[in-house]
Amino acid sequence: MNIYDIAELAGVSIATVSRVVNDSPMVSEKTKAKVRKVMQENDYTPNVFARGLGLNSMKTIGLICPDVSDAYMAKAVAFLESDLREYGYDCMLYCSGNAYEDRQIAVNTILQKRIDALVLIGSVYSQADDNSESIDYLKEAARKVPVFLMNGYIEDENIYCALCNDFEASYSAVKKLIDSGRRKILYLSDSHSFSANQKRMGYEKALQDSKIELNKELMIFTYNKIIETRDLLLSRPELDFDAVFATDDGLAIGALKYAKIKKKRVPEDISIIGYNNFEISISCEPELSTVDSRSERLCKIIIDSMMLLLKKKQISHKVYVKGNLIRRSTTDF
Amino acid sequence: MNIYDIAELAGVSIATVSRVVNDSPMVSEKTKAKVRKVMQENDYTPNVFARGLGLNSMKTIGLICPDVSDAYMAKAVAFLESDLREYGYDCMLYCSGNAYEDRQIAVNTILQKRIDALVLIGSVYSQADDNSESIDYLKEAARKVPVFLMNGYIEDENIYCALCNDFEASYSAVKKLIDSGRRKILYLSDSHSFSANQKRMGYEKALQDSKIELNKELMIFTYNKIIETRDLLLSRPELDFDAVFATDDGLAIGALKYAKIKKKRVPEDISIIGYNNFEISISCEPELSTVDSRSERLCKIIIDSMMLLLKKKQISHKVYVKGNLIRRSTTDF
DNA sequence: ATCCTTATTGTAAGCTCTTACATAATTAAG
DNA sequence: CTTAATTATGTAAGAGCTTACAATAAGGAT
Repeated sequence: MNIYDIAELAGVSIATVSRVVNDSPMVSEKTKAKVRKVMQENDYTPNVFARGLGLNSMKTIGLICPDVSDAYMAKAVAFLESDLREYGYDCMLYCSGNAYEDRQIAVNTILQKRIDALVLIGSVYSQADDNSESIDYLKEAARKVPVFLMNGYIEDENIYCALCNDFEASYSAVKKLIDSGRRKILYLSDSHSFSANQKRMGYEKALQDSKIELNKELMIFTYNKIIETRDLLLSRPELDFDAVFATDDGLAIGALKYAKIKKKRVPEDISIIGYNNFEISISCEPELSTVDSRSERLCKIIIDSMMLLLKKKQISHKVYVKGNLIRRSTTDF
Repeated sequence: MNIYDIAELAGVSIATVSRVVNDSPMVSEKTKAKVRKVMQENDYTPNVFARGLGLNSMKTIGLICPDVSDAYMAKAVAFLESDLREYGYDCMLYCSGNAYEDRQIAVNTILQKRIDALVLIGSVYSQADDNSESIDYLKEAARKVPVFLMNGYIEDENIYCALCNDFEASYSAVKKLIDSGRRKILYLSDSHSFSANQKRMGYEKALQDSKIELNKELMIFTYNKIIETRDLLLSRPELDFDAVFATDDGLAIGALKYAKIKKKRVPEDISIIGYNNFEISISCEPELSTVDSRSERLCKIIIDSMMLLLKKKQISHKVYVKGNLIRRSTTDF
């Protein structure tokens, strides 16, 4: 059942059917109704491939993230997807992993599907692989299709970025720890993403402003979440700290587990702050103080911008959102 | 840059270029090399829409789940996606929500994209809406495209199901609680999915086999996870139970929170078993005993089956996997 | 060298839509 | 009741690929 069949059955030309499908105002209501009826009766749906060929678009958006099973990204994907669907777009998902090369492959692979726009969630553009070439593939991609970064930053006006001001949020979180008397603050991170770097810089600046010397020993990189972090800390008994600032709730809970095992009281002996404010942060005991990184807000901004951009409207290409510290029971201020 | 340009530049016909793209054995190695070189130099990639039109396939698989931000589904999606990619398939994601009607819309919407196969993750076919019509749309879908259910069951040999034997796993988990002396076992569920029903039946059978009368009061349905469950329990002080069997780790943790607040000891006063064995189950204190529902194994089975099926091989249409009880610290056996 | 295979390449017809342009129908104006 | 302007419809040319079938080239056997 194709457009010809419908045209025949409705006694009109294929052009008219096509116009009805696309709800063109160039068709009289009478014929519209007639054609629609025939389409319904034969439950005809236009072939997306042919449509794609003609329009050079299939109304799908590419979503790339390192790993959907990470709570932060899962939530972002869930939100983006359902919001996009309201606008009639489908989502193509690509979990790229963290490696720079894989991200590049992901972008190039997904571009071949002629998506209408691309969203990269987290972890893009790490300072670690900071040779300017490492992002050329993205700048290139941005010339073909609108590219949005969620919590990533690239200095290019064709790349649209929505970010949490992680630097400031981290700065003020760490400052709070310091003000409550902590001096030996462990920094825990599992990423070298742009966002993670901002957090690190916030941490460093807060120490610096309080004249606390930076102790590289206390800045720890850990893969994965709870268990790995707990074990890593257990394996480093020389570490001496009275607070933890983690770039993710999972890591913070790892530290909490460590504290339990070491019979340290939380928050009395060790004060802990996590990041993201997801479900897991209230699963533990005591419940975790954490920074709400406003991921839903970021998603919303991205979708709104995208829809405007796809209508050829002008939009601003760098938007910041403010992170909020949520005080719960792993801190004593 | 299209196939004509490449043909021209390489001095061959478009048919030959097409054959090279599809790696047909009907082309000499010499011309293959020549054409490939030209394709590379002009970094040509075939237009997927035109390709789709010709082949009636775009090498994409549809993934439908109620909610990717649920840990179980996120993990499944992550696993399916990366595995499918290895086989050269992309994934179209649709988060349908739990309502039956929305699921139907999801299936029909995604089918229009002419996907090569469809996977429905969890929550399909609930006993609650058990009129046989409610799954007709799926049987219909299965006639157009291979349909796979992960933890869903439909009696139709064109619908391929991979499931955890939740009935038996639940039965034996609850039996363990009973054998350890528990008599008033709270059943907590947040779903009416096929899988959830199996768990309920396992629970009921275990009680029955031990001559414990079923107390409907102790079978509680709760929306969402930790907080809602905790609050629900707090709001029902009349409830008297010495154990909890939950169909999801989040609910179990909600019960754990409740116990903490009520100053009940776990597992001494209340013994708790969760379900799924995801990260969150070790985030709490004491760590949660839970049933490992082997979701990765299920995903693997689905992908393997799908690849065989797409090659027109015969595959079995119902496959079961065994769930395992993981003993941790919320139980005393 | 001739004829028959077999391996390789090309031609052209599809696949199903969109849309610029041409034409026909309708309405408004004079 | 014309004629012009407007609105609605149709025609046909793409869009970029696949593939059946035709044609040619190459290689062997005699």
